[in-house]
Amino acid sequence: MPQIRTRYAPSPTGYLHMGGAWMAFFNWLHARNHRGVFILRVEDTDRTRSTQEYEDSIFADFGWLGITWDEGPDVGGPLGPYRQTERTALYARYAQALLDRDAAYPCYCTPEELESDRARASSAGRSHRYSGRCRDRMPSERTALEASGRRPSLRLRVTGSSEPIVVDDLVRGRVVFEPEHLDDYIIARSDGTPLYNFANVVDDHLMQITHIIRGSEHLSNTPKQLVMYRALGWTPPAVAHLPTILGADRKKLSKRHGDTAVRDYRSQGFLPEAILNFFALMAWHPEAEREVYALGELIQGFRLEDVGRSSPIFDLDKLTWLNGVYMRRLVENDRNRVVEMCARILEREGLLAGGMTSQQRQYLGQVVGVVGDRLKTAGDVMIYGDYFFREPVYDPEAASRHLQPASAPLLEALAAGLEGLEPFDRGPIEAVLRGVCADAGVEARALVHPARVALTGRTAGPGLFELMEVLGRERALERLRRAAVLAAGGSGAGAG
RNA sequence: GCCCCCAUCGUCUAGCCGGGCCCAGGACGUCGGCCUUUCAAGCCGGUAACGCGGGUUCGAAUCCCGCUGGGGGCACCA
Repeated sequence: MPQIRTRYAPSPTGYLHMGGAWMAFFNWLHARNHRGVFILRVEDTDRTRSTQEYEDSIFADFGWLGITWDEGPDVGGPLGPYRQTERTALYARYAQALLDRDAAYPCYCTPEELESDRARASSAGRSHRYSGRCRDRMPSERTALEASGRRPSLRLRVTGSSEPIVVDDLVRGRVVFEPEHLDDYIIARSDGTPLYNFANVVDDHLMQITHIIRGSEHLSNTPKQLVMYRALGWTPPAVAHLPTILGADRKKLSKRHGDTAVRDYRSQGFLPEAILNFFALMAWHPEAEREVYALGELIQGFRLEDVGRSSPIFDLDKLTWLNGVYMRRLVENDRNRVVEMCARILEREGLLAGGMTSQQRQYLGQVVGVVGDRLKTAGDVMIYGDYFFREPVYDPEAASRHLQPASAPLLEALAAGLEGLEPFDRGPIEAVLRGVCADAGVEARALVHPARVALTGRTAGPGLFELMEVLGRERALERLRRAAVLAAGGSGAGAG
């Protein structure tokens, strides 16, 4: 069996989004599973929408995800170039070959004429297919039209056959298309640049792609492309059309669905390994009763024919949960990585200057030590740990409930008890607090809750004693005393 | 309008090919409980689905047909 070669071919017309990354991932898995080659090809023939910035960002996002390619515009390879705008001579050669064997012909219709054809067909309730106006022009007509200044586009001769076109799809099975629903489609613009259905076929063949794995939105392109392979005398690769990932509104996932760009997930503090694991759960599911897989297991277990046919809806809740699973592991096994991720979030929020000192790094490490196991994403550090880096922002409800006059003396007493405490560690701190409560004849919770609000502004968070230890005596005392004043003043209203 | 695809809990899915082990399993979410200084985590428990109608069969989530619903495509975009 020849080496398996797959590809993902993005257009640099936007940031990499989750749907595209998912599709690329399955191509990548298939190649890796077979110890084959995964190729990244840039389809930038639409020069009005393609930019270098987007191309760079796509590479960067794949790099972050850990989806690596063996051949591509940046790493090169034996069958390049891998950027379509650098392959124009190739397309020209095969366009000429098609012309030479009369499998393609020049079309002099203008976009305006075609548009009005379509409009007419549509208003008459008919399906619009190309009229075939230029299909059988005499050479003399062509010369005349060119003389009048018209630059022709190129159409592939598709109509004429009555044979059904059969697509044997690896995930969908056999799909049959009747030729009367196809028409002669344009393969090159009048400026000579190739269109998707042409460039794609040429590239896939020349790059020796063995498996085309793409979204089901391309299924209807497949018969057209098969006609092209036949016209060129080429053997088409195997094809597999995967379902399309849908947004919550059940429409194809796209930029309209808010955060769909891979880089948005990155900046929110998601982990690439969690995202990849999550990807494997959409339209696939390696084992029936298991959710968490190491990447190597996914590679080893991937089988194209096990991929589902119906379109999954992107479930952010589940991704978030899975990310939390990975985050908790990381807190145990690779805390520095969590520290780095949180640092980036805090920098962005202006709570931490870039280029941490080793002291800051150590402090952040302690913070992660106490809040880490409740971070589902690194972004959650703003929910559970912002007060380590700024004065607490009192939640009005929390303040009015817990900073009442009755708690003022308790907070005062706690502060006093903590004043000369050595060492300022969670154990001794707890002892002091319990002592204060015992002296006052109240339950610990009567002071724990007010103290938490005083120190963090919130009712939820890490254990009070470890939190204080990390926060340090100075700030703890200061916050406790300020809150005591606030509490004594009444309802706690106006706190903040 | 035409062509094509799809159809199991709210969501991701297992089961379907090779009918019985499925009055349908797991996970997320959600609800309740335990634990607990709060929240999270963890543990225990609950909720919730084979779209509808016909067949075939002793027996259908699984096979066949129709319907309905959803999605995609029908560019000198990819």
